Amino acid sequence: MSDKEIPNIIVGRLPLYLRSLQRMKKEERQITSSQELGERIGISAAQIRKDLSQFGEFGKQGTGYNIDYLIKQIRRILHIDQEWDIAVIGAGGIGSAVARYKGFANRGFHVTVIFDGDPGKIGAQIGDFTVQDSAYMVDMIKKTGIRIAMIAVPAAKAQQVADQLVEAGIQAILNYAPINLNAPSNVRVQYIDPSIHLQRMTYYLE
Amino acid sequence: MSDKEIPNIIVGRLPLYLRSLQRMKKEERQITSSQELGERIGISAAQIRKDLSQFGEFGKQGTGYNIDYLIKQIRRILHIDQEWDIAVIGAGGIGSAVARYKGFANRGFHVTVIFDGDPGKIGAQIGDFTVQDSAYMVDMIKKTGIRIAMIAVPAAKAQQVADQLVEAGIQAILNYAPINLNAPSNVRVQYIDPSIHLQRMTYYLE
DNA sequence: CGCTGTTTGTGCTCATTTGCACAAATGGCT
DNA sequence: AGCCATTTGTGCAAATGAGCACAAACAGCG
Repeated sequence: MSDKEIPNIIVGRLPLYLRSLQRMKKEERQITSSQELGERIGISAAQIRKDLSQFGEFGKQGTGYNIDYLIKQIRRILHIDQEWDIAVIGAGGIGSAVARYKGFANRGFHVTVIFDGDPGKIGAQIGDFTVQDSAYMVDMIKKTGIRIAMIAVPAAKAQQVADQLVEAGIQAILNYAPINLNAPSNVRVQYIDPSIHLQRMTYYLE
Repeated sequence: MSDKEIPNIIVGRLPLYLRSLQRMKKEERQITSSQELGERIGISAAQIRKDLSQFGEFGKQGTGYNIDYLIKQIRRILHIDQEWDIAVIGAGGIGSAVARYKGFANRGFHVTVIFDGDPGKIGAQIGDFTVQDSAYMVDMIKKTGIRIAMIAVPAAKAQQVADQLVEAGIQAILNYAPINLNAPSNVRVQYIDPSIHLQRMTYYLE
């Protein structure tokens, strides 16, 4: 373990390890090995060991890894030993589904507010949320100190929303709109676009 | 351009190029360059040229790439010069949202059917679809010859559904359940799990 | 207490991926 | 027609990533 910067690709695998470990925990397992973990995820055991070794020595030779302990460590590394509030922008189909999604529980996230600019949607009830007017978005995000947002507006409006989010101090954006966003380098952006995944697979179908 | 197998990582970038090109087309652009495309996507121009050169020579020196032509070529390479039918499994929040999602139009895909096993959901109307009983899923997929499916069921049921889909002849699965799937190597699997993306970003937030 | 069967963490090697830099090609302009 | 400004496609070098293989550590057991 050195103090050199961790490659992005390794950071990207940690959440996968974590997800598998949490699954094992649900199965009442106590201990696992790099080999078992690797088989579940489809990654070589050596790579898992090497990835983890970037952050410390979490395993025990001859035994493997204590699942609870490793979960705790990875959560700490990824900074999800706390819960992060999330703002959802866009109360259409995707925004509504994301706001209602139960899958963020236990993974470190909690949707706290949803915005939309459409007068027909403002004030509507979506799950536990009342849709907020996006005219107040920047102010509300500044005031609440929320640092993570999800963009679920049409592609044509996504960049404009992103600019506002940056202005509001958002530091991480998960973008569901099928378009690349420009953002300053201190703001992280990730993309979810199902068509991209599908197209990647059809390449292999004749 | 040789006939060697194309690296996976390159195939994964083609859909991004395509998405950007289609965006440019919408902006009434006719011509672009590897440099411009690279700036939009955040990839070096050299890499784009090298990626494309794996499949042929699509550009013109001194000019760049004809957008329409390049779109057509990439669509052909990715086999989305046709439209693919998709089956959605799971009529909960995610499944409903995906089934109603308008974003597949012009990207090569078309949801044609949605299944669920819950008697309370079977027969319900979701957008243009009536929820089908998943007891008939395998037969219906076999009969219709659908080759792509999206899994939008709870994690606990995802593997079981995946096994059925494989049995039904499905060759590509986009899995929204937050769990790794086991599938034969001739079946492609891709994953969408927003928590994974979020966790990857929180690493960089202190 | 020593032996056996595991499993980790890691140095080293091999493979893959990215980027540089330039010749060749092209269009526009004078 | 000749020159200049661009831009592609690619050989080669550099950087990055993955995997092998093994010493060291440990648990269980007779």
